[in-house]
Amino acid sequence: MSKQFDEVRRLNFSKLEVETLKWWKENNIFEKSVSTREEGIPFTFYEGPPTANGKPGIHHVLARTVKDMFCRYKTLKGFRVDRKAGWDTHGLPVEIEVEKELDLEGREQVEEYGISEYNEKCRNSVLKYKDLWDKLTNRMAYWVDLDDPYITFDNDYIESVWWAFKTLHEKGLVYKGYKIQWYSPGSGTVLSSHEVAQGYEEVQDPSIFVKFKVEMAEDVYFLAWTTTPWTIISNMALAVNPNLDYAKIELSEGDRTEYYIMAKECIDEVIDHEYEIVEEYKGEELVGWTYEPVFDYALEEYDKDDAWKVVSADFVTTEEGTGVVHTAPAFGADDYEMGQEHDIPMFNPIDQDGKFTDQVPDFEGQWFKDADKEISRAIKDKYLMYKHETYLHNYPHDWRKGTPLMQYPVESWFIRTTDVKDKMVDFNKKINWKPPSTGSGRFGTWLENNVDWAVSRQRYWGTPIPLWVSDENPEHVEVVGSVEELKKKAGLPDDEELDLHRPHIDDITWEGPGGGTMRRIPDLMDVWFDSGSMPFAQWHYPFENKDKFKENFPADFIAEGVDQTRGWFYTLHALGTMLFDQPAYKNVVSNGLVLDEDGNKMSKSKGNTVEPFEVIQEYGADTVRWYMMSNSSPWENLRFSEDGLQETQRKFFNTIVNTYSFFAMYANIDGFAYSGSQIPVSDRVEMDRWIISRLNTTVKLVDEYLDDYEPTKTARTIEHFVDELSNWYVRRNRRRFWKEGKSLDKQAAYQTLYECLVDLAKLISPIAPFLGEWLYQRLNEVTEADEESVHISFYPTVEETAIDKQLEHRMELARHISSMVLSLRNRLELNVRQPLSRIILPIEKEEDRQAIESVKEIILDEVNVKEVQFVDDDSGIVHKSAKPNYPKLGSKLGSKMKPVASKVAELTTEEITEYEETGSIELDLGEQGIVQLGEDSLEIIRTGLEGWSVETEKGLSVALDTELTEELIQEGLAREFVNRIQNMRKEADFDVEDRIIIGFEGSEELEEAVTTMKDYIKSETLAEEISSQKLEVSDFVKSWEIGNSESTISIRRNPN
RNA sequence: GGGCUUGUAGCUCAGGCUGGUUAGAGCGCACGCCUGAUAAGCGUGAGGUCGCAGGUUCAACUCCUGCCAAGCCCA
Repeated sequence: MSKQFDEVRRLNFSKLEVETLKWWKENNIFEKSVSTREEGIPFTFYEGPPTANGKPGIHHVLARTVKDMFCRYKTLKGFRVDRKAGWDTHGLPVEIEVEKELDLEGREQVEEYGISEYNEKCRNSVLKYKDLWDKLTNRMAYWVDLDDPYITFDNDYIESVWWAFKTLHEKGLVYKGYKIQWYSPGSGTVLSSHEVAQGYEEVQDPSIFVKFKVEMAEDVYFLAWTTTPWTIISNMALAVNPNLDYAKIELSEGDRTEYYIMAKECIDEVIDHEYEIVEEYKGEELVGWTYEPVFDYALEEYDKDDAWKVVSADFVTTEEGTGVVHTAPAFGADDYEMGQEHDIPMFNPIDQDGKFTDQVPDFEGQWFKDADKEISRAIKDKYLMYKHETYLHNYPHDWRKGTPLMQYPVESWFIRTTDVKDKMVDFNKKINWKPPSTGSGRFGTWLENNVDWAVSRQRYWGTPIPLWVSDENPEHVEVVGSVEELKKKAGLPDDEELDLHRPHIDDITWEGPGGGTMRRIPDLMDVWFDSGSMPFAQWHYPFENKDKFKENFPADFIAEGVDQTRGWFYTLHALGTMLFDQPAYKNVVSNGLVLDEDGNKMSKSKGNTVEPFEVIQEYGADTVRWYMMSNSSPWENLRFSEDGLQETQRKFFNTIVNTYSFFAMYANIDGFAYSGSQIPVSDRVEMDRWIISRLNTTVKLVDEYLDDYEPTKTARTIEHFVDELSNWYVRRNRRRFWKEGKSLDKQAAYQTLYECLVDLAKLISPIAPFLGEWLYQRLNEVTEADEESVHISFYPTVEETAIDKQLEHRMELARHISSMVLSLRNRLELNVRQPLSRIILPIEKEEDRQAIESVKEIILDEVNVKEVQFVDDDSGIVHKSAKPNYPKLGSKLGSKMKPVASKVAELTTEEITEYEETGSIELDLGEQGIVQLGEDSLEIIRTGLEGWSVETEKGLSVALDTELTEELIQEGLAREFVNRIQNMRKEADFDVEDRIIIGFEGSEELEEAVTTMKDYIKSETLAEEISSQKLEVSDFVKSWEIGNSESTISIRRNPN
């Protein structure tokens, strides 16, 4: 006897998964899935490194499912998919955690604590939850090589990053400049945007309108607005929008007359006095005008010619202020940029503590914010204040100290990405973005508006910038590109072990060329530089693995959250472009957020987070994975709901399991093990050919969708197939499986279902690796026809010849007609056990008739009707109605479309028949004349049938003959009888194969029916004998109502 | 404030690029059916001013403009 298929009722998915994990591990399936593809073409995937100092959340399951499924798919397609895990270990978030832990506030305290110890804490903290992450990775079946991950704090990694930095420097892309940042003079530190965002408070600030006297003109002023009077001291320019309308207005008070220039639109809002417009300008006409500085402190440092002129800026609007914008390059990011653009210097008389320096003797020592009042007074005293109000707005403050922040110029190192902007834009067009809008929109616009990359950070835990400067001659800079180079420069022994982090690296110095000492600048690299370097740094390129890198650059595929657009996606792209003159990846999937059931963002404070381990434990990882992929595209936000998980499990997973168990049960009875030769598909029945066609269509579609990185279309296409397989193919074919004997037809049925199930296992395996494996194993362990695991098997090949679109269409027709008949039965309260004589279809076209003819048996069986009858139009019972062919007629008829439509709706059956015969018809529209319609103008629908119950849908009508003959009634009764017996067999717990003997007492009518239908009943119920009296010895007796009378049935199991 | 995305049935989502006249599916709900897949399965029905307001057009869920709401990134 051959091996038996494992018969299961219900699966405990979670338990199954844990067992599968064990089996994978024991048999090295992951390793084999790569090693068996040794000769295959590499498919390169880059893992965006997570930071392991926070716990993994449910959104990571989403992101990793996307990553995993495409890697598994490509493996099935024969590619070799190496996947190295990675850890992002540097950066501010790590430091913030450690500061919290150590209860440190600000730089001073950190330095007091000691950078060495502090960084040691960071190093230990950063992989705090690594075990938990590894556990999740493993449990959810995300296959990456966890044994050999890249870690950004490793010396090797850092060395590669240094190499990159040096290369950029050699290409002339590195320079020093200023970056205007939110700075807290209260704690003496630059704040990250995250910290800034935490400190917004509503405050009342001064709002002043200052007059800037135009040079070489009497009593003419530009009027500008600011809420930070202290920055007026550093005013170096005024900005106007070249496209706006400006006006010079005249104001008189007493004997004094003044002229103000401002945007026309702002005048009424700002000016409280009577005025008169005396001249108008376009903004561009004002550009280049010069004016007198309000304060002359800056003149100590700069010539009058260097600044104090009107410049043009597109961002100037008339929504606030005057349309003339006060510009202080030292204290605003826009201002600084404008200064750069127009070569206007900045004047920064404020020290790191937020106090005025001796560059401004009158306010020296004053806290910048406190100086607002006195500076305003000084402006007033100069008669340069038009008006002074207050203004309520949100202004950022130090989130710890509560002191106001200021925009402050910080010395920074930049990478001139603007030099390669065009190339980056160009390369971006070669990348396949999912969704495309993120690539063209969010990422594309970001590239178009590219500014140089400020890579330096004034922090402690990160990759030190390998840049040494001479303390004698700051112009002399040396960039170090490797450890070896560093040792050589500093005269260190070759075998000395170095820690490349601060503070150790800062101790390494050497003598500069013209005397002086070369010291490292204290700055660290932006952590994004770290992660963007992973394509080469993960291989310690170029110091090792040159081939490995070349083979794996660029990536075929990456996937991360959409929030990485300006993060990882960008730095990979920028570094790829600058270092290797190539885009760093070819396909990128950006996934959205995981929200809670109500569409709110998940956050710890709201308490609406979903614990990934819990849901996986409860529903199984596959369920979570499948649900996430099928519910909505990963780039949409996902509303995570447990109901959705349940539905996925019930609707999809259980259906698959059920279909398999159905197969297993009968295959075991018949000893089917696919040992015989394959029956050619063309020799199988219509139903088999149909599902095989559907299978191949599905395989083809899924292949296309996966190739196009469309997880949701993939999942839904498979779901649709599973529904068809279970709810149509299996349901309609059950009889073929339990029929006695071992006919060829039965073999064909087994083979067909087996083939569908094996391919299905492969199709689902990228998304549901466990269930795919389970199904595959259950089948393959009996037939032993394929590889050891589904994950090292190969994706099904499409048999184009097996795809028969006509057949698929016919079957759809069959399902459609069946559905209409069932709807009729439902309405007429004629249950399906009662056979009816015929359905009537008003179909004229011969090819349509033939199509239905070929699926006739399926329809008749499904709806329990004896015959299909087609009726001709001339039968006199067919009603027709017509609908205009809108797309064709609309463009021709234009405004006559509407009256034509209503005329067409009124056409009689006769008129339509005439049109069908002649191919043309005239419609009288009255005043609008007569319209002639030619062929293809109307769509004809055969609707009603005189005297019958009719159902019409999608242009198809069906009538049902409800007349009952004696024969039909008897057959109905027999069916009722069979139904009762089957229920009793089950209730008595008989085995499916048990033979029985039936005895019954009932009405004469029933007796007659049973006698007539004896053979039918016997074969349906596996009865050896039926007698119209109670059995003397029986296993089970029960009374029923059959038809309208009472009947008592007894059954007994026959020992043979 | 800017860029981008989203808004269709009670819920989760298709459709929309290329406008065409009963706007689809699943879940849930109601009713019914089936029963040798049975702690499954099938059918039918109710349920929608396609976010709002204009515009283009013979015709708009679809195209255009504006607005509202939610979200992400940035300022």
